[in-house]
Amino acid sequence: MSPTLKEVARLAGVSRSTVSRVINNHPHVRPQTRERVWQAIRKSGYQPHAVARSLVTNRTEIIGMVIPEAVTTLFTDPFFPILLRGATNACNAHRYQLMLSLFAPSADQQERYQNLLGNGYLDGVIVASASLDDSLISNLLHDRVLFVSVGRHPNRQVHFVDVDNLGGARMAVEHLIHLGHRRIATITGRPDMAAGQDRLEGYRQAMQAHGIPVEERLVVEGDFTENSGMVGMQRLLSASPSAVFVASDMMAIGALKALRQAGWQVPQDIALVSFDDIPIASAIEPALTTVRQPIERMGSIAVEVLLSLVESSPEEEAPVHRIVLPTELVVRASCGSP
Amino acid sequence: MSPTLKEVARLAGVSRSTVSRVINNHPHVRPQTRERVWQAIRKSGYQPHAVARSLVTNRTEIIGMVIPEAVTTLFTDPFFPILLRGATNACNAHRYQLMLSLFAPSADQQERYQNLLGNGYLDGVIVASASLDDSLISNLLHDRVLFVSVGRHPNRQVHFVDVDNLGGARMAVEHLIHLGHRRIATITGRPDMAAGQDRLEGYRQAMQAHGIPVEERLVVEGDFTENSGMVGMQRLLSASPSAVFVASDMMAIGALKALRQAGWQVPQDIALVSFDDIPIASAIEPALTTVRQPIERMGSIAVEVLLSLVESSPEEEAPVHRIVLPTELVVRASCGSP
DNA sequence: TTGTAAGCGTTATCAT
DNA sequence: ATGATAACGCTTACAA
Repeated sequence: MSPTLKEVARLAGVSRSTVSRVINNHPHVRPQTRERVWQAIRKSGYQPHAVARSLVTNRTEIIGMVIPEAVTTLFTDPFFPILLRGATNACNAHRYQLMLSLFAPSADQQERYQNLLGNGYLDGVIVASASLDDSLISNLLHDRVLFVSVGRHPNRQVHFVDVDNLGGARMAVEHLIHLGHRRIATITGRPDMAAGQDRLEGYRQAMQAHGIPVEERLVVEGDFTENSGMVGMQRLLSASPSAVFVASDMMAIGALKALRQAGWQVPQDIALVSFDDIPIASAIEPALTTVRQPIERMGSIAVEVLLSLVESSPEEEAPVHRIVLPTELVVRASCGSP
Repeated sequence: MSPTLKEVARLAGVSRSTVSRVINNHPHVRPQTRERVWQAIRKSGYQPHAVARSLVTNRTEIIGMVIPEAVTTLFTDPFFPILLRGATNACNAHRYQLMLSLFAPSADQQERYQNLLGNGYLDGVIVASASLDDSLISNLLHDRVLFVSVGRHPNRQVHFVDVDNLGGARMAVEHLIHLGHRRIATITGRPDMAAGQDRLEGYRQAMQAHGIPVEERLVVEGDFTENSGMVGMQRLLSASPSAVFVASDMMAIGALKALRQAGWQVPQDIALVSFDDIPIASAIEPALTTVRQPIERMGSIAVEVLLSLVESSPEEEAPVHRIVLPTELVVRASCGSP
């Protein structure tokens, strides 16, 4: 077995407390002793046992990333990988570890929830893209678990990091309007998610701001997946819009497929603008005009906020963080800009 | 604070040991007592404290997924997300947790390695797509950490799960040969990774088996990224191959971009076959003919193997697992099959 | 400045 | 079948 404090103490000819002090950089240790202890540590290859330490400090330096499993299909969407990268980077910088949990709103959800959150292994949790009516958030609030949501949440006690979905969508649609389009359709995201709602609202606001009435058959519902984009576009064809705001790049890829099958050219016959700017958006033909959101930053900021909560004193009622990052329109070929 | 064993014991009028026995389903507890204890547990909302338990059992029921950071760019490639999904699903099924670590071969690598593996938080580790000359694997072996590699490793002590990269590549190239091609080029994967080497070897074997000499300027090196596919294709143009075996779908997407820019039509002017069958492969134009590998299964099998190691008795020298899953050619438009 | 000892919440051994 | 009690490896008063 690996050496313990006791071993090191023996080697250095001091007590365990002194070794502990050295390791935790406490003051009040004579430099000489400190040095002897370090030598013993190096010599023995001692490593503090994190589990034992956690038992007394009540901190594990592990945070969880919870992804509602309903959303698991979206793993084909680079959103999560990129978010994850941002989060792990921030964790690394703070020497925290990241535990990943896919969560199903299923039979054993309750048990897994208890198991994960109640067992004392996590100092806090990042909740990614929960459905707005997911009970997860209210459970976390009720159980006083420290957490940060990626994506806004209406409850005023919830700390969150989000991007300006509404503004981004409005910007995208206004771009189409400025290009002269008026029959502008939209394929929405999941209506139970904040991003889905906000992007739709951005569409409506842009239309309204320019006095263009929204024809309801120009609004079809998607769920962020490629397939829903294809199906949505097929349903839209008969309404013959001249442009479409698609609420995600993956759905835009599906929409392109439907358009090709129908023999429509993009952007000649119909203009497309979407949302996300995932890496593939610039690689396909035609390259997508899309709203770029800083996914990786959202991941790292979520972690930073969470750690600030974790490391603040227990009940010093910190202000609620509600952070909204800006988005940016990236103009490429699919919208037919000159 | 949440209730402890002591509380429950008091409530049920028994000792802590008895409560512990009930929780861990030990026999030799009178049904009557057992029932009383359960009532006390439910009443108090008691949850075992995993950290305390781990301290004595020496098991955390957490495993790590280590991804060498060099490979982090590949996060834009759906390979890792899908692998991750397979792994987390298997973990869920066994009530284990998954800890994610991106690992840089950088200045602090040594420290982070120590920190992660030495601190007693992990029962075992999955190593994903390590470079063959990464010191990580030898470190793990040296430190007797239980681990399973995703992707083969030459060391005979290493447990691994891989797919039949060689056979898949050979199949792909033979398909091109059967279509009548002889000037077949290849854009390789990273030569320091098993998948890169094996797919190249499969290409060579197929060519040789059909008596077609390999012209070395028809072999250009890539690194699995879309950009390297684009650059590789550009370099290949002057050699005017009639077909290309591209070692990954993401690179094929880059290659398509280069071909479009050069005004070549796929598959009319040049045929393309690639590897992976990531979701986007079927969504783009032209749909990619590609070798499908069971990524998600690889992830879950890796976990299953690891857990079997974790749960086997300490030194019962288990046989080394070297699992190779089959691949399958998915014929679509890009190869020009009739 | 350093050591002693209590405790963190479990499991496991040994009595009873 | 149940209860004391000693670990597990660490941190942290408190004493010296």
